[in-house]
Amino acid sequence: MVGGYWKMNIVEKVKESIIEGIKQAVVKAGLAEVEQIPVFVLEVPKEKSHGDYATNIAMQLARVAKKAPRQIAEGIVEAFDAKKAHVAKIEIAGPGFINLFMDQAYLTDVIAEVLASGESYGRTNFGNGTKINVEFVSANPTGSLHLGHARGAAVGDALCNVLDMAGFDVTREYYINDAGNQIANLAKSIEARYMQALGKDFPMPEDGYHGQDIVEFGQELAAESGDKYVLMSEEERFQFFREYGLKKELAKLKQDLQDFGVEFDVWFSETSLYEAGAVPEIVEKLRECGYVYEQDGATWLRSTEFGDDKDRVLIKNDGSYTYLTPDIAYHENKFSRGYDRLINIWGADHHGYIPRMKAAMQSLGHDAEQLHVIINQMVSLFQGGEKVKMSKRTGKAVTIRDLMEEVGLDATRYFFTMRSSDAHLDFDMDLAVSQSNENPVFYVQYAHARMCSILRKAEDEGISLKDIVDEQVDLSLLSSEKELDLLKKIGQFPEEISLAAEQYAPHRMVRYVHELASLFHSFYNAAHVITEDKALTVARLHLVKAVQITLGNGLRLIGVNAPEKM
RNA sequence: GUCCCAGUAGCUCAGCUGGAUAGAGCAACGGCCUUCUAAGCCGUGUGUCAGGAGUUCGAAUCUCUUCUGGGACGCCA
Repeated sequence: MVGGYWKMNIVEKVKESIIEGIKQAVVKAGLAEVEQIPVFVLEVPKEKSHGDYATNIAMQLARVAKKAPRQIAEGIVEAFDAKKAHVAKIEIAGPGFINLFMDQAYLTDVIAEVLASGESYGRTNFGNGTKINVEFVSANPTGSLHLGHARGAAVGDALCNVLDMAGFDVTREYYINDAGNQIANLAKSIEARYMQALGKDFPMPEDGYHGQDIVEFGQELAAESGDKYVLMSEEERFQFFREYGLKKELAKLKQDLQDFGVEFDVWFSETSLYEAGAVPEIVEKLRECGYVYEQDGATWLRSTEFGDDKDRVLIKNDGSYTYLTPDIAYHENKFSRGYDRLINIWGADHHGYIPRMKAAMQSLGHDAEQLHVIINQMVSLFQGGEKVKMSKRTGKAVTIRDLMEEVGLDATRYFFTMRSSDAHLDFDMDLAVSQSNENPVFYVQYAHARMCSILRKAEDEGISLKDIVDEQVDLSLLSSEKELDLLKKIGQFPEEISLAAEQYAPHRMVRYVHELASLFHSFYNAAHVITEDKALTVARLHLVKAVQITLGNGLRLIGVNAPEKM
């Protein structure tokens, strides 16, 4: 239990009791001993006619029990205590599936849970307090965040929300690459733009940053301080531009991310590793572990020992470190801060980096599984039916801020989170801004707004949500198919969260939220909530309130607002 | 050449630790507003799950292989 506020959801409890009942039935029927029972599935079938739950235990047991699956199923069904597990009807179907049809009266209990839990409804103890560090975005502080970073930010933040809700102890972390060449290039780029702003003919460095932001920095400096920095020594000037650039870029990153709804717990500076001497230390540590050797004037990590394609250079023959070395030190630093698990979210162009980092972690004695890398595939932007071209050289690219301004926060976060990370993402800007039924964001938000509207109207008419234990509220009146479907769906919310956390798959929440909205819209059109029938009205208001809370919680997990009016 | 990701309905994608007749949204067509928001609902059609072979009682899912698209293969970061 985390903090004592988590308890098993009614739907989870019932599912547990079915699993327990099946196991007991297996033993009682003499098919196998408890410890012989193989792994089996108890799932909600795709097909409604296959019941509320179905299990494949009879097939799985065929080998152990040495009988035909259907024969096994018969034995289990006979020995199964249906009443104890809220099962109304039990059938054998197909090759030996056991289909369970529930006595659904228990489902209304979920309403009391949702109302009592409120914003924390859905919280589970799946993660059991495991300390987990999620590092994402980590874009170089040399320019604006663009599409790939935006996807990383949306997916990373949603994943953290899900993990937190599933009972993990989550830290959001951003790694600032403030020590390498790119920062020198940043300083030189600002210098050039500053000089240009003063009307001087000054060339941009070869690998300079051509973003509009850098141009503005130069203009600001020129306007504020005139030729003050021209007069400095070259070294002094470089140091100034370096610090100035870093400060400005970091401030901009933080602001953009904050406006995007993402707040990091830790901003970790690469430079701080050098200052602490952690980089030479990690080389020594790797050497002590026996995976370091010298060749061609360079120092190498024997990463092939752990499945990498080739060994990797740690210290170049000019004595400087490769990018990898401080990064290893950084990951070791994360472990030293007590995390049981590290998650990194990277763009597809970095996937080749995974084997060497995992190898490095294993060299240091960690399990490969303790580091998990999520690769976000590429994002393509479409506008007017055409793919929007980006140019790195001229710095012409759509930024996270452009998206927020043109598309809005909610649609942007929803669109970036709705696909699995494995899938290339086509971001259709016209669709995202369209206020029509083509746009899935509005569909879900509209459901929420509708519920709020009903609750407002009820309040206006003086109908209040009575305490759930009040005997005047007869929830058994909620018995139509659409009402039961809604109850089932909100009852599955905690399990959905655990699954999304287990699979590191926040896009599951987007699907869930859409499905729940769909069930609600359907219910809304089929039945009126506020009617002359007072008892039914009150019962349905409770249902609406529970669905509204659940949908709101789901939207919050993906960083999308749940509007009360639209 | 090696490695990674993808290839599922007209389009965009779920499903992938093997399970029943492969799903959703959009697009198309036909209905539904005196009613708590029609940004909604109801109904209709769609598939060689890229091709081939194998493992299995059972494969979109696992293995091998071919093809197509994208990405990565630095003593760059």
